[in-house]
Amino acid sequence: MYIRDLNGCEGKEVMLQGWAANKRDSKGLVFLYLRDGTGMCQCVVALDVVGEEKFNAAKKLTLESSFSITGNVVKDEKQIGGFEIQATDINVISYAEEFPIAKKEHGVDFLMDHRHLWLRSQRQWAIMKIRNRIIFSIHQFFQEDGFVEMDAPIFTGNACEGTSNLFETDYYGDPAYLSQSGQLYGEAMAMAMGKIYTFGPTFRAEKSKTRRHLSEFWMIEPEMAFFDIFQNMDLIENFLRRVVSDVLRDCKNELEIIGRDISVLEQIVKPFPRLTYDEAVRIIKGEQDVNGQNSITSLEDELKTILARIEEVKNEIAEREEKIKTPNMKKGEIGFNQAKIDKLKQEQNDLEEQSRNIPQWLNSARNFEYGNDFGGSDETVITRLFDVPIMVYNWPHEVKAFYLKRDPENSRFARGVDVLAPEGYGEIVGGGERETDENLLREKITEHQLPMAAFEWYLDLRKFGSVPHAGFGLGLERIVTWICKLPHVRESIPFPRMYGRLLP
RNA sequence: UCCUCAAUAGCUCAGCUGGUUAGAGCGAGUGACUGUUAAUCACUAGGUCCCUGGUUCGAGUCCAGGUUGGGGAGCCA
Repeated sequence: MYIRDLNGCEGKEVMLQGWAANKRDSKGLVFLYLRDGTGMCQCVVALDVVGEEKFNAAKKLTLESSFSITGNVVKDEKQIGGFEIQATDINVISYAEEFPIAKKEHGVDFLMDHRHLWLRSQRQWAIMKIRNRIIFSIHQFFQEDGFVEMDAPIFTGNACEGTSNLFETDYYGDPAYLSQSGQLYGEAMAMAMGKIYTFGPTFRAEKSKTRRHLSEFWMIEPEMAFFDIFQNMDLIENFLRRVVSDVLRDCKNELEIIGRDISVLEQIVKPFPRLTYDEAVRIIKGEQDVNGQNSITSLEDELKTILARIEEVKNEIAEREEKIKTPNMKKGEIGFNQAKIDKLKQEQNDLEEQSRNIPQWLNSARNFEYGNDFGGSDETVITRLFDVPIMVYNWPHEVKAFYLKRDPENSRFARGVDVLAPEGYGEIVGGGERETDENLLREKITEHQLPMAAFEWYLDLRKFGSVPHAGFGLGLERIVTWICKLPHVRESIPFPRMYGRLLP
């Protein structure tokens, strides 16, 4: 029996097993919060029902101890899940040692060191459930549309987009690299199957310490024969809409647990604006407004708001610190205020960090040089102005990957498209139409100083029935992070691998 | 690689311009309380103030170098 299935069992006796997520006791009564992976349920163990031996066993339960419990299901609207178990029997499976993660704020480093235990907390549980729903949605979307899932190799002999950022391993005495992208293999497979998608791990040795980067992440790369960039954009739009609507429909509870404002996600039914690179640059530089909003002035306003909020927070901290000092204050009230102060201090730190970053972003937006690729801050600056993802296409070909098709109407541009998630998130999808001209590809490979020999097989695809084709790649963790509005990608994957972290 | 912020109890943080014996809350332990949802009460046990060197009569506090971590740039999904 699982907590998820309690609905309809009112008045019946059931047996549940799980872990103690929380406990409170008083004389003759123990309240246990049971967590079983499907939900949470409060169980009440009463001395006069279960007898002294069982009662003492329940009373001794520590946080995260495992136990099974038998009892009657009682409806209680006040409880999470709406039910309560009134125990008739309890059996302890294993007493837990003192659980390191307490019911309070913790620092990031501490939580990451205890990731294997942190995953049990409600918020992490909700995120992982949403991640699972997104993964399922991705497969459903492509499978229902006739795509064939393909597994690209993880050991590769060639670098797809340059040799930096690769993890090198020893492959029977020769260097091999961990895959950075399955795309080139996807193109080969698309020529065999028509429409394919890869779903696998990707490795980038980027010494990045930002909220957007992982060294190991999961990437989905569809590739479609006979698609141009515009059909590609249509597909991306339908795809993202599908994923978001599935999550909205099936993960209401999880979204509520993490406090996601779903009204923003509900906007995703609207069409995604499609901007050319030229337009996007004008918006970033503040030369063109969006819905009456200007990138530069709105960011300046944001900075002012943040600075004002810092003052507010400081005042509240001072107020509460003063309050704690008043004589005869109840111990519990002191603790409550202390917890509030800790939280406010955390907020103050975050705000101060932002207030240091925003001037740099403003500077970089004002001085954006036409022809460059967008940086992380440029993406933030432009996507703050939108409430749906935007698609930026037709990039200067110099800044994009070698395999992107040159725009037939203007050879300065390549037919790449980046999808930038709203609310300041930035890039979640990168893709485009592929170059079909073998000679142009050879030129580009030389230009990028890539070893031609490693790409001969890829160039073969242009010799044997070459067709227009397009595709895109999306980072699973970035989608999860955006949909959940997480402050950092590290919470979007069970065991993040990033610069400086390999354990647990 | 660069910029920037930080490191004090198991955890989250105080510790002012250097000055006796290092502070709080949470958590833990013991006891009291029959309906709690991080707000009951009392008591108890917890410290190599990240490391190395320097300045000083005196360093948790100041300086230099290092280590580790946070955020950002570059690079990217």
